[in-house]
Amino acid sequence: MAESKAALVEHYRRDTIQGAAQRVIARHGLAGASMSAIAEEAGVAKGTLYLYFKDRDDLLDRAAGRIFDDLLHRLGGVLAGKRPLRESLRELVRTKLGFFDENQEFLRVYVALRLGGAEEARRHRPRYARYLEMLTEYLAAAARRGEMKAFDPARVALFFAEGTSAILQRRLEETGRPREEDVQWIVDLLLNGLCPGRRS
Amino acid sequence: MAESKAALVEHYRRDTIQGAAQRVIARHGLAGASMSAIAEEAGVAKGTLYLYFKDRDDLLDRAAGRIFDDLLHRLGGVLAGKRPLRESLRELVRTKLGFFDENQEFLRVYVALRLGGAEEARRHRPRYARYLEMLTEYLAAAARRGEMKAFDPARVALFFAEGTSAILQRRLEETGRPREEDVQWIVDLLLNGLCPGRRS
Amino acid sequence: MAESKAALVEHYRRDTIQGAAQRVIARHGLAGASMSAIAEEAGVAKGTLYLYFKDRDDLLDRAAGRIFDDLLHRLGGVLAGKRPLRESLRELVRTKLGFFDENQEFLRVYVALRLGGAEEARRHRPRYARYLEMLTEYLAAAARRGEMKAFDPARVALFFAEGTSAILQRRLEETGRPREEDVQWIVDLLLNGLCPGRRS
Amino acid sequence: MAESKAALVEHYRRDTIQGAAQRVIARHGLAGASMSAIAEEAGVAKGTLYLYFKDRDDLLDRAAGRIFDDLLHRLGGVLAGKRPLRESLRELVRTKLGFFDENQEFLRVYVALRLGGAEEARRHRPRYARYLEMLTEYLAAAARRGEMKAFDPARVALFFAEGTSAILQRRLEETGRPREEDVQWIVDLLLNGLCPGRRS
DNA sequence: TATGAATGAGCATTCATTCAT
DNA sequence: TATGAATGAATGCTCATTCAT
Repeated sequence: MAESKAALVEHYRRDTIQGAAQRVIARHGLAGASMSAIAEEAGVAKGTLYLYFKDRDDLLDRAAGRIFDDLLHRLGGVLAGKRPLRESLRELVRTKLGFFDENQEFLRVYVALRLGGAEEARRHRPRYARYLEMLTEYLAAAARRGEMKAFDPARVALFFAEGTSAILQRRLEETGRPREEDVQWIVDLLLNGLCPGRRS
Repeated sequence: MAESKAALVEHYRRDTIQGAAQRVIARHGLAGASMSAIAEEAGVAKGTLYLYFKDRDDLLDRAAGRIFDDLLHRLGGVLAGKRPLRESLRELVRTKLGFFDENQEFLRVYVALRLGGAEEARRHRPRYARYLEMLTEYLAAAARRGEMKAFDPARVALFFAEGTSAILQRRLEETGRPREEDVQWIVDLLLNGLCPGRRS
Repeated sequence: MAESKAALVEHYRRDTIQGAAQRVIARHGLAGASMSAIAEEAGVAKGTLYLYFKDRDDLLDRAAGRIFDDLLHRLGGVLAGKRPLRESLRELVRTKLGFFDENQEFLRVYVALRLGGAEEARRHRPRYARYLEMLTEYLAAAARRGEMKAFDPARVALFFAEGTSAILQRRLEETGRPREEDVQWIVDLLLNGLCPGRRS
Repeated sequence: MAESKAALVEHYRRDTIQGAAQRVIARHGLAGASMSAIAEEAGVAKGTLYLYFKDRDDLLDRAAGRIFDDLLHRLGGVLAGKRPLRESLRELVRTKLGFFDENQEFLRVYVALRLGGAEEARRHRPRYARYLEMLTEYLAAAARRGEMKAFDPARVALFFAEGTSAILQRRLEETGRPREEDVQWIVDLLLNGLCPGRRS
């Protein structure tokens, strides 16, 4: 149990530092997140960072990854629901928008990542890819159920994910925009398209 | 005409350097594009860069800007055609995909820019914003003509632009994917949505 | 007292670096004093300089300022003595000459400053001006007491200060010249002039 | 005679460039006088400078030297007059002050030199030394004639020269100060000292 | 002879990383 | 375990100098 206590402390420290890193990334972007700033934000010495993380890349990677993991977990839950396409999509968009509306700071991290330097972006591709895979699989199933046309589900997933993220990011610059409004038109657009004369 | 020759050389040099800058940006991202690396890539001395560009910002801006300007010009031409929505969208996607299929290196720069560090991204936002404005205006007109539902055209423009860019980027990793195929489903998705039972 | 130890080390480091800076200034002049050279002279890395001084200006200012401040303090003490003109002048010259005889390295810095680049010189003018003001004020008082002719005291102060500094500088190139000898003739020249037939 | 013509052109060019250098030195100080600026001021290309001068040091040296040579020549003329001490000193100060009052730009060069970086200053010492030697010799003669007390003439010369130059420099910052006024008090101070009750 | 584009060593400054305490 | 002073490689930029024209 002494082990366990030490592990707990270790875990707590890592958490503290990752949180600090996220806030610094949110404020200054990935490239601008210096180890000094993170250490100060975490209230520890610069050297301490290297006790818990191999180097700057490692720390930033893990800090950035947490956000993806969390989001992924929630979205995975939605997709696992196996509900009809319209419901699932609606819930998916609602969850994604809600996730960031709840915590704008997280959105800034997410955006910093989406927009992060080419190098960093590449490193997080796997995580993002997993999300796309889940979405793709769901869409494929929907297509098999006849709820969706025979589009390439991987491509639709990508188109949808990026389009939604763009809206997400736009919402960051506005304030007070009702979330449900965006949920509605995105789903409507996706399901019925721009052409008039189709029921939502 | 002696003037003209000097001007030609000057233009050629600027081009060489901007090209080198684009390649470095493509490889290392905007933030990682150092003057040393660009000079080496261009096969000139560091100091030479400053004969043709005021400073790093200037060089990167112009190198990055070229791609936007060119693309913008082409897309602007399509939108100015005032053709029906379906035709315009099809041509728009076709032009955008074609633009980058023709020159994959440019796509890499474009992606590096879309994903560029927060700071740099901000600088190019105006250029991107202009594109979105043009697209927004076109969609608004289409809505007035009754060709499009009463979605917020600015939001649809953003969703469409980013969704398409994502596909663009994906195409970079594949090879030999027929362009027209992507053009078709994107337009179909956009106009008619995912739900089956609608004519394309 | 743990505090005190850190402060002591800090103070020692600053001192070491300022000393190194003074030696480099003495050798290469203000304009020629590069941070690299100072770091090497101080036996620390370049980066270390920036732990103790904001930037080059800050370091050079403080290194240069020390010498003025010290000298000023001593000369101020002499002038505050309010003794008769002859005594004060004698003590003034004696102090000034003594100050530099004691520490020739300081003299070299002082000279480098007097001869410093236009820009740098300007920065230290205020300090030098304060010294001249003190001297001017003293001479004005002497004039009011009838101990001095109605010369413009500011001009006499300047003439005297620069003339003396020139002698100072000359002494640097000689060795073993008795200080008192220079003190005597300078004061005699100043009080009674070159013309013979006047008592010293 | 073809030779002579070439030599004339050569001489003219050197002159043009030296003049330009003097003006740039006057404006930006010795350290701030860049080859680019001098070339532009002279209306020639940078490369041309190197046809007439070995390097930057050479050009700056010679440009700076001219001013000394000119002044020296004039002061030498005064001292060669072999007039009584009072007259000679008066004329000396008058000439020196006049020389610079006539051409303030020259004064700025002179000051830039007096205050020039340690390295540059050292290089002009010989020229300055020659002036001091002339003055010293004159004072020694005056002493032998009984017109001056037995001060070390070299030291008096130095003290006098630097004191006067300081006044010179101060005059640069004022305007409209009558020259003769400064001539009078300097000579009076030098000959009769500060103590009251002595005839001027 | 004259040019000025090109060079690259040098500068001040920053910051990820190390290590003696 | 935690510290933070110290490091030095790397950055953007300047400018004296060279050399093909």
